[in-house]
Amino acid sequence: MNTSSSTAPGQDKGEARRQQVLDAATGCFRRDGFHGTSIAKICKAAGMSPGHIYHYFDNKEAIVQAIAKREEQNITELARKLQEDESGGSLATRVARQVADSVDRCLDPAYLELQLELAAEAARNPAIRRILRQSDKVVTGEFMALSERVGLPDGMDAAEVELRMNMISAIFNGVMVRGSVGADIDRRQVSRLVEKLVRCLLDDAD
Amino acid sequence: MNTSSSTAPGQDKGEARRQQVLDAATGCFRRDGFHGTSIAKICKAAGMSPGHIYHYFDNKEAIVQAIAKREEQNITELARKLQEDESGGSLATRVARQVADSVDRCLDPAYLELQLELAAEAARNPAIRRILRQSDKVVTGEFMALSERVGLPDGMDAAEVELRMNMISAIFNGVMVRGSVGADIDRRQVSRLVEKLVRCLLDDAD
Amino acid sequence: MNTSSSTAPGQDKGEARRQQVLDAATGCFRRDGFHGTSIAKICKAAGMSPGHIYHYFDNKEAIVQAIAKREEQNITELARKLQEDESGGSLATRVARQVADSVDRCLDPAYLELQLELAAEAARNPAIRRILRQSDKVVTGEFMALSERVGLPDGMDAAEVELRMNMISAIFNGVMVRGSVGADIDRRQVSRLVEKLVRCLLDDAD
Amino acid sequence: MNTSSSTAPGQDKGEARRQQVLDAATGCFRRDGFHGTSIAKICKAAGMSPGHIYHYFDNKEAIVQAIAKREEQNITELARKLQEDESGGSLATRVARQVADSVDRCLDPAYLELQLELAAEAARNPAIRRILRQSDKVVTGEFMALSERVGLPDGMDAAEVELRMNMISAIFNGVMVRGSVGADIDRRQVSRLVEKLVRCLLDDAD
DNA sequence: GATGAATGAGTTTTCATTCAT
DNA sequence: CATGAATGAAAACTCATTCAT
Repeated sequence: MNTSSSTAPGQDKGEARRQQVLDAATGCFRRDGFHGTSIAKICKAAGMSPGHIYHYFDNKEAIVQAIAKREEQNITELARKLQEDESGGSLATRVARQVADSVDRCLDPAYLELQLELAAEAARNPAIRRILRQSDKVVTGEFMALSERVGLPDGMDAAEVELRMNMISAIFNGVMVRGSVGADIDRRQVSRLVEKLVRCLLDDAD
Repeated sequence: MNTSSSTAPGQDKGEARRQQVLDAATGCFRRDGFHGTSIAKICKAAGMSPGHIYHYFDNKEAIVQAIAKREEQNITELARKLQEDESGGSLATRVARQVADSVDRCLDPAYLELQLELAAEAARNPAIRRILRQSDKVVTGEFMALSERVGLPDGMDAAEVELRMNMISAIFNGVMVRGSVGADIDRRQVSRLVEKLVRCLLDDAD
Repeated sequence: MNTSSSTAPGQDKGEARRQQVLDAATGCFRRDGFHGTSIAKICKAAGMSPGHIYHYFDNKEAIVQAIAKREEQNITELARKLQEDESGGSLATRVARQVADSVDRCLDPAYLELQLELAAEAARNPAIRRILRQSDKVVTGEFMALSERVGLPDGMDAAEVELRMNMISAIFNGVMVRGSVGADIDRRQVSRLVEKLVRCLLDDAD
Repeated sequence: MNTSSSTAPGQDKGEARRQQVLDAATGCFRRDGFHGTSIAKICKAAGMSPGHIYHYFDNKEAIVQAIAKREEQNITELARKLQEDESGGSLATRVARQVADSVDRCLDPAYLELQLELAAEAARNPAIRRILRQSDKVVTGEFMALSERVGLPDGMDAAEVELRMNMISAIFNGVMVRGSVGADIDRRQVSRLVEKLVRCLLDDAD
């Protein structure tokens, strides 16, 4: 993973430490939320002293922001998977192929708890909102690049495709919320309906 | 001093005080989240001493729960509006008729901020989760009652309709999340697409 | 006890209320100590509102003092029992006859908990100390009156008898402390030894 | 780094801090009792911030318990003094030799105030009761060891000696209580009588 | 006499953050 | 780089007491 250990030995170790903190904090935030997680808990989870953590992060907020940024990469990775999918087909077909996996992810507590925490935080914390919006833009960009590569659906212009892509994002977000509130959710049934909606949005121009 | 005391002299005043606390707390929670809101803030907002607030609520959690319960009434009201709609039409038509209003509501910061806070809390607070699920059940019940009254869509049984209703709920939830993160959202366009999805789910059995 | 109920109707009711508070408070103090007992608890136990309790007592301290005073009567009653004992015998014999009962009382949690609480409070609260000393004086007075009536033990003057009486009190107090700390205490064995000590103190002048 | 750290570098300082808190708290408890002493008072007395005190003790109760445990060492020291007394003599003689010192100690306000507070607390706080009982067991053990070494008094078995030892403890406890309540106590006279009682208990088998 | 709503200072405890080592 | 002792403001909650009714 780290080929340049000889060139920048200290920086790499520092980065590793940062990630160590972020990993620990992510786990804590998941379990207890941002406000339910004290620096002390993160210290224990990361096996690091508070003083040392403050060497890498200005304050708790900075840790939250770093985690929000890291999630971005997570999401763009998904977009890239879509790009790299070589099985071919129309835009609708390609997106539909990812639905089951994405639904699974949206219903995974470990994912959903952090995402909801972030969304709620974004609703009132401008810094977090800005970060999440940036992620959003990146993802939308990837999607639009894909749609241009495989061809816009019949009868839609780029703006319309973007709107519909956003609606698809919304649907996944909605599945996530239901995952937190809903009791017994049948993943297969949800995937089936989401797939249907994706086709409806991307195959049917009117 | 009090002409309407005939019904319930002291109890009414007590209930009014409770609502006063709940109103104040709702505002605070919206702005700062549950965990960012101290009892002291609520006191100031409600113009009431901490001791007095604790006279009406056992603890902070009880305030959160009371607010979650109050939201239920908010939501079931919507379901009832659907039931009372006398303009007729199929299930899809009736639901579609409410879409614009519902989208508006989902994008209203005052609504969305609290709902996201509740959803995030539900992800790790079982008591809140239980309350939200209860609301959910009530709403689903209303919807199913309506669908039986106006007739199930062709080719679907009650279970399938329930699944699709839940998906519609998810879509609204998703719109809400986008509302918190997304920058510039065109309500009209969103409504148009949601309406399309509603018709797709309730008119098209396959 | 109260023959003039017709002359002072309100005062009697007031006195009854006072006793009602004192009874309730005694129970609470026993269970939770003075400082672990809130006025609210006493209110609930007495079935009376805080405002009303403050009508009868200036403050919490006044309740504690009233209870301390009431205990005095409890103790002097014992002294009187000793006075009224018509079975005859020397001072030692008469006192020894009460030992078993007194030991039982000292080991009764309901008695001991309150007494220890009072003793601890007396150690730092001068008002309580004064009250307890007053009780002490009364009891000592009764004892001395008795000893003069039945005759001082051979070879002792009044001062010496008083010293020894105080030592007997100390022994009972000590049994009480052991009752609070000690695990398994055999009342019969304790009574036997206390009786022996009483005889040693009152029969043996050297 | 630290030349005097040869034995235990940071641990010693930590232990010193703990003792500093315990010393400060002991003073406060003596003056105001456990429940009349706030953490804030202890902070001021110890010259330490609340956060720091909680670094060493989980909560206020833990401080009380630590003090109760520390008293044990105080008491067992006395028992050991008895063991180490090389002046010889029977059990009664040896114990009698310590009476004056012990009475002095029991009448020392600094000692008595804390002991009574502990006894009162033990009456309703099981954790404290357990600690005090443990101290008791240790002391009894020392006494019994001594009595076996110097020989059981004529006509008594070990069980009887133990009972009488407990009674002697009770007498000292009783002196302590009188010390808190009683006004003018003549230490010399008290010692004389206690000595007489000790001889009565340990020299006279019947 | 009697209630209980109302207060606000006080309680224990937590926590983000700093700093000497 | 790394520690963890130390801080002090703020959190949730309690409670003796008052007062309008």
